This record gives sequence, structure tokens and C-alpha cells, in this order.
Amino acid sequence: MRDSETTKKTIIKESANLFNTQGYKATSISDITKATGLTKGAIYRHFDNKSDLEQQALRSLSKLMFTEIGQSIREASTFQLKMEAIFTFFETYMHTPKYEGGCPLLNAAVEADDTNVILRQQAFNMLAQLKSSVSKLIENGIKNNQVQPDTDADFYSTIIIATLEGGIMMSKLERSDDAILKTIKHLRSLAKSISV
Amino acid sequence: MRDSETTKKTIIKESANLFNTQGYKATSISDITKATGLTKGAIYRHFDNKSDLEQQALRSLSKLMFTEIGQSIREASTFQLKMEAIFTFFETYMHTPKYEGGCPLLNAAVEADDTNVILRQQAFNMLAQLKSSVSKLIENGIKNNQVQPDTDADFYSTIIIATLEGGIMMSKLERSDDAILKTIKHLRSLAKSISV
DNA sequence: ATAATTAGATACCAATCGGTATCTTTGTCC
DNA sequence: GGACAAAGATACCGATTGGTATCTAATTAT
Repeated sequence: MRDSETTKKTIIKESANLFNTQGYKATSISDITKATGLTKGAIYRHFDNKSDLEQQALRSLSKLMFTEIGQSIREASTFQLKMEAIFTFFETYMHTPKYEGGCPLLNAAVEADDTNVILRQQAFNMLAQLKSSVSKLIENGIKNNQVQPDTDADFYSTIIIATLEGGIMMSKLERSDDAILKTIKHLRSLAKSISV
Repeated sequence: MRDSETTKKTIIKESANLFNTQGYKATSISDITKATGLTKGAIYRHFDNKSDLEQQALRSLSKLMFTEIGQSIREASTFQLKMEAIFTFFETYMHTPKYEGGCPLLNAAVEADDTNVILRQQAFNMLAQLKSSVSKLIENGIKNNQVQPDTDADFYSTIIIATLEGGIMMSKLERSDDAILKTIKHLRSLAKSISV
């Protein structure tokens, strides 16, 4: 038989691409057949239904995002460098073809928050994971005497993520780096202000 | 004949509500007939096609948003009070049924940026208008000796909007005021830091 | 009062939607 | 190399999509 696993991966990859650019509801199964060169029969052999495919596609995007960002944080040694890793990730990944359509979290959150409960839950979990990552980063910074001890980790993690996501929205809409670069510049000085 | 103008207004109002909660592509004409109690014939008498209705609905939401925020800014006398007016607007309007589905700018921007050129352009114009409003607010603050003279108005207006929009996204996803309140708290101290 | 106009309802259209049943092809194992 | 199983293609299904042509009812003008 043909390699089942690779075809499933390509279906997930191509559909994730389409979902993240056109939207989940707006992407049809036939859009995916065109993108993959496969037929409906092939797709429905690997996935129960469209919702199942949406979930696995978003999960794939989520995994891609968090492994990448997690690795670059781990590779940085100090608090300031780890923050810088986050900034460069959010700045550069807008251009990489790996994330066509922008931030998967933002896209899924805005599309699904009122309609698609499953996608909403997944986006919710992504946000929780991102928030906890940044919080832990700050808390570790406190432990290592790199961040001021009275810093509210939850507060700053919320602000950092909100500012980045808002900057992404603006930069995508304006088709310009300007907004995301400005927000990063601001967050860089914010990170400095809580550093010891 | 029946009052043409009022029915057109109710169609715009109800469809704007649906577009802003379910999304533009995801809202069908029959959804709108159900919400208005009217039929397709009535809708297509007042609008050329669905795209035309989408445009007018978003334009209505935009007008609603800017008149409201513009008025509360005008009513405030000092820079700090004007900023506070923006904050309370962004905090409270999340709960009002007038904007079910959250910020029309954010929703339209995320949905349309890769697919719907007309909606994208409208969202782009909304963002430009919002940015210029906040910029002018800062520049006027400089003229009136309420803001430090070396303040980069464009820079801070970008940051303020990005942070607010990101906070809205998070609060909508978490179904909690927490994020938007935190971002406002941060922006409040930011506004204070550039005040004289 | 009647004719003309217009708002809205009804009934339809082809195209597309998600999904399924079935058939053909491809590969594996004995 | 033939039997078997799995992968993918084909052909279809009812429901829904945006859109239109036509009909009816309500309002205005004469």
C-alpha cells in the first residue's frame, strides 16, 4: 500500500496552511483536495470528519510553534536573552512560510471563540501554555536574581503576550513590520525595567 | 409601502451582529433571514449581494465604535482623562450587547487579511483612523504641556492599540476581564510615564 | 376609487458543502 | 504468483450556499 503515514502528514500540513490563512470554516474539503492532489476518499480515510481534521491541524501548528519557541528559550542562558529569543521568534516567524496566515493562536481564538467549542478549547489551551511559559521564565529570573523579586509574573506575562499578539494583528493588516517592531522595542525596555 | 429605511437598518444591525460573532464568511443569508424575520427577497432588494451587505454592516460597526469613542474623548478635558476615556471604552464595551463578538476591527482584520480584499481595506482604514486618533491625542497633549515634548506619538499610539487589541483577544478567549484589566493597568502607568 | 410604484414573499436555480458507499489500485505476506 | 488487506479514486447523497425571477401586498399619486 501507499505510505499511509506520510499522506496523513501532508494532509495535516496542507490543511493547517489553508486553515491558518483562509480560516477553518472558510476552508472546504475540496480546497484541501486541490492543495494535496488527493481525493475526498483519501482524506476521509485518515480523518473522521472535518472537525477532526481541524483539531489535528491546529494541534500540529501548536506543536510546531511551541517546540520552536521552547527550544530557542532553552538555548538562551539569561532572562534577558530568553526574552530576546521570544521577541525574535515573534518577529521572524511572521515572514516564514511555515506560518502562512500569521499566529495560529490569534487566528483560532478570533474565529472560534463564539462558534466552534472544540477549536476554542484548543486555542484556550495554547494561550494557557504560552502564558505559563512566560510566567515561569519570569519566576526563574527572580530565583536567579536576574529579575526584581517583587515582579508579578502573571501580570507581565499577560501584558507581553497581549502586546505581541496585538502587534501581529496590526502588522498583518498593514502588511508591514512596523507595528510588531515597535511593540518588541517597547517590550524590550519593559523587560529591562524589571531586570535587576 | 413598508418603511424601507427602517428595514434596511434592521438588516444592517442584525447582520452586523451576526458577522461580528460568527464571522463574515460563516454567516449565511438564511442566518440573517432568521434573525430579522425577513426573507431573501427583502434582503436582496436592499443590498446588491452578500459582499455589499458585509461592507455596510462593518461600516455601521465602525461608525458606532468611532462615534462612541470620539465622543467620550471629546468630553474629557486633559490628556490623562482622555486616555482614561479610551481605557474605559475598551474595557466596558466588551460587555455591552452593542458589540457582541468583541472588537469589530480585530475580528475583521483577522478574518479578512488573507482572503477578503474589500473587508481587509475597511479594517485597514479603521486601524488607520484609530491610530491617528490616539496619535493626535498625544500630540495635542504635547502642545498643551500635558505630555513630555520628546514623546513619539506614532510609537506610543501603536503600542497602546496593540496592547488593547491583544488584551481583548485574550479576555474573549478566557471569558474573563482579567487580561483586559491587566493591559489597561499597564497602559495607565505608561500614559503616566509620558505625562509631564 | 383606481392606477402606478415599490417593499417584501415565494419559488426556484446551479454550485458547492460535508459526508458515504463502493470500486480500483497498490503493496504485503505466504 | 496468488490471496488478502489497506490506500486511495470515483460516484454519488441530501442539505445548504448565494443569487434571481416572479408574484403578491401595501403605499402613494392621480
